[in-house]
Amino acid sequence: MARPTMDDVGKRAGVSRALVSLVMRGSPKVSDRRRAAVLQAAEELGYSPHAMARSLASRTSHVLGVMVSDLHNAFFAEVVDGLDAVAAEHGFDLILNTGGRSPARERRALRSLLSFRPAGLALLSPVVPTADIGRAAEQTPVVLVARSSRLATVDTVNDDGERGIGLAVDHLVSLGHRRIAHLDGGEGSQSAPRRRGYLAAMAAHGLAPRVVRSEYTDVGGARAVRGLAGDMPTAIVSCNDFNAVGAISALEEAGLRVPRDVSVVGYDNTSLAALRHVSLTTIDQPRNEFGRLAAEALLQRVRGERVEPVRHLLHPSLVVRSTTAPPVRPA
Amino acid sequence: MARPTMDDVGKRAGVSRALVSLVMRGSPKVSDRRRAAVLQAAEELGYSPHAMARSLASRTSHVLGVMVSDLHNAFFAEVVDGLDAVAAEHGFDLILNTGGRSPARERRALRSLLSFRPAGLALLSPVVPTADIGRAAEQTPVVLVARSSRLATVDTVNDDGERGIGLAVDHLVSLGHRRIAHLDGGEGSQSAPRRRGYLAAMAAHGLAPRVVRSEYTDVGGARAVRGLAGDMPTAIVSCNDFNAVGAISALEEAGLRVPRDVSVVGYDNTSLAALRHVSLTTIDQPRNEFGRLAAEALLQRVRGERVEPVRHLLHPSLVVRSTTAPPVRPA
DNA sequence: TCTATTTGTTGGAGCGCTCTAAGGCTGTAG
DNA sequence: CTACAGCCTTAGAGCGCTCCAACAAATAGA
Repeated sequence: MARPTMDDVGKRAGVSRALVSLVMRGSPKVSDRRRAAVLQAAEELGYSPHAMARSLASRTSHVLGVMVSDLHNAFFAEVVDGLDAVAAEHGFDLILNTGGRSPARERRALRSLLSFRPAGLALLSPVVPTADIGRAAEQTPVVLVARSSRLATVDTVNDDGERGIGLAVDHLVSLGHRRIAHLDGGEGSQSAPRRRGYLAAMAAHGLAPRVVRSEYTDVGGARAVRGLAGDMPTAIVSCNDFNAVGAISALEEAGLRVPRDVSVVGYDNTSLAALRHVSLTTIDQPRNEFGRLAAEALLQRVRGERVEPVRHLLHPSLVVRSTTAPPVRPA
Repeated sequence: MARPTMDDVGKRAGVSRALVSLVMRGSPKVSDRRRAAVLQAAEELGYSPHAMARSLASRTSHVLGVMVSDLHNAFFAEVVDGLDAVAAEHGFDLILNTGGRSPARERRALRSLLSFRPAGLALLSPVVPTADIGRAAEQTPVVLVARSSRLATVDTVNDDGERGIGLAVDHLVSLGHRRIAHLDGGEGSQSAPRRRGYLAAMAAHGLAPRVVRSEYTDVGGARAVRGLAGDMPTAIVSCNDFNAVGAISALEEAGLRVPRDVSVVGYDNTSLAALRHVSLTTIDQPRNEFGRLAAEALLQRVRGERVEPVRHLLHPSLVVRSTTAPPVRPA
């Protein structure tokens, strides 16, 4: 199992270790003859450079650290996918850790990631205190995804939730709705800006807002709709797709048809929303793009192209499907 | 940005670098006095060990390489989640790559992972030729997830798809169904064993099989059901949950009720199936467990506890929800 | 008291690589 | 035939750590 080293390759090709190093790094200042000899020897021995030794000697890293709460959540998985795509394009590798939404575990994960002296660090919706993030940012460039921060040393990539919900409200208003309720996400992470966006959009249209406390689950959506009984609005803007689907089933159980009697809009454009059976009008977040932008932000700093922080605020977009329609009797 | 090293810590604590190393590794053969001094100096300097230098010097690795086609797919994301959980428990870190279902890209990803000299390698449903896998296995322990192999040097973790579909058929038969159709997954990856499982189970019950060519999408499921019109079975076993949901909506469009007129069973127990609105009877694959077992298989080899290959064949389980019921008029 | 043992500590070599500075070679000019 | 550019090539130091052998100090046994 003793794998060959540069010395072995050099010996076999009849050159020095340093020359092998130059060839492996694609240096132009190597004669074609030597280069061919080295490459052939490497091939014969099945040699491949040792990334860690290389990183240690060159004092540079081609690794990006990624901390994610859990991959279980499709949102994060797709962000990581985007990160990986950009990283791979530039010859970087990802080292991954999960923090499980616990500050203690996240702190440990952070330490572990930093011990690799990564070229940069992407933290996806972390829950650790800002102080820890600031400390990490002293060691390596840091980008925060789905968490905002005022730290002057870190970049951020976020979805403009306020605007997203605004799109949903505008859409409903343009269909003729005036009595539009919002089922909010309670304490959930992006719930506050979404609620703000709803209130702002309603105010902009001169409509009376109606926020119903709910949560990011289908059960929550169903419960909230049952609470609405007796004074049903003509349209509902849910905090996310799961909540919307729960709301729809409760509406149908109550004998109301969607979108004939009540229109419903979700948020996130999960694979669920796209199902024909569900065909939910919803707000799309460019998840993969989150990852791509995060990776690019890090790479810019790595290359020293930028020192001031960048704050990406991505524009969500409306995806109209079959759960929204004009109200039957305009209010 | 010049981070402190062991020498710095040693100097500050008034001890040698070697002693600092012992403290960092938690060696018992250090006096309490020195240990405290070292720990304090490390704290003051904000020192943390350099994982790569450590790995290089000790000729051991605490890194597991993971190659996944894409994280977009929730199945893989959850497997990675399981891998990470076990890895973290044992102080291992994950280094992640995607292969994008292209042999060329996978080969590149493999090379990149191997360049870190990982303690082990987990390949999730890889498409590279067996020869490449064998070559990787010469360098480090390899475990294959969702791909079987005869290589004596690699471990495998798979779902027993044959048995899973068998559970579905048994369930339907026990409800009284006799005319049970299977919408298969066409060329899809686990489609063949599932089809085999269906045929075997039907034969075991002495029933006439009926396989309808379909695919792993809701559109595919809907189309297949429309093809069934005129000779509708009393029950349908779909190749996966998406297909099942598509089948259900086509059935409802045709004026049939589920499960009153036709029962439907999915496969995978995705989050979709669990939605109240869908509430699909389905077969659960222990996805997280796949990852856990894969990680454990690697760690066993790392620790030298095992040399013979292990072949995990995980038992899927039936999750009964609301889309199956006895047929109205037993055939 | 003196030698064995145990316990704690240290210098130095070396992991596989990069990088700098210096060296060898060619070819052309003097 | 020597000088001086190039252009290749190489020796050697060193990245931050681990590990071994050696040693000093403290303890035990005789």
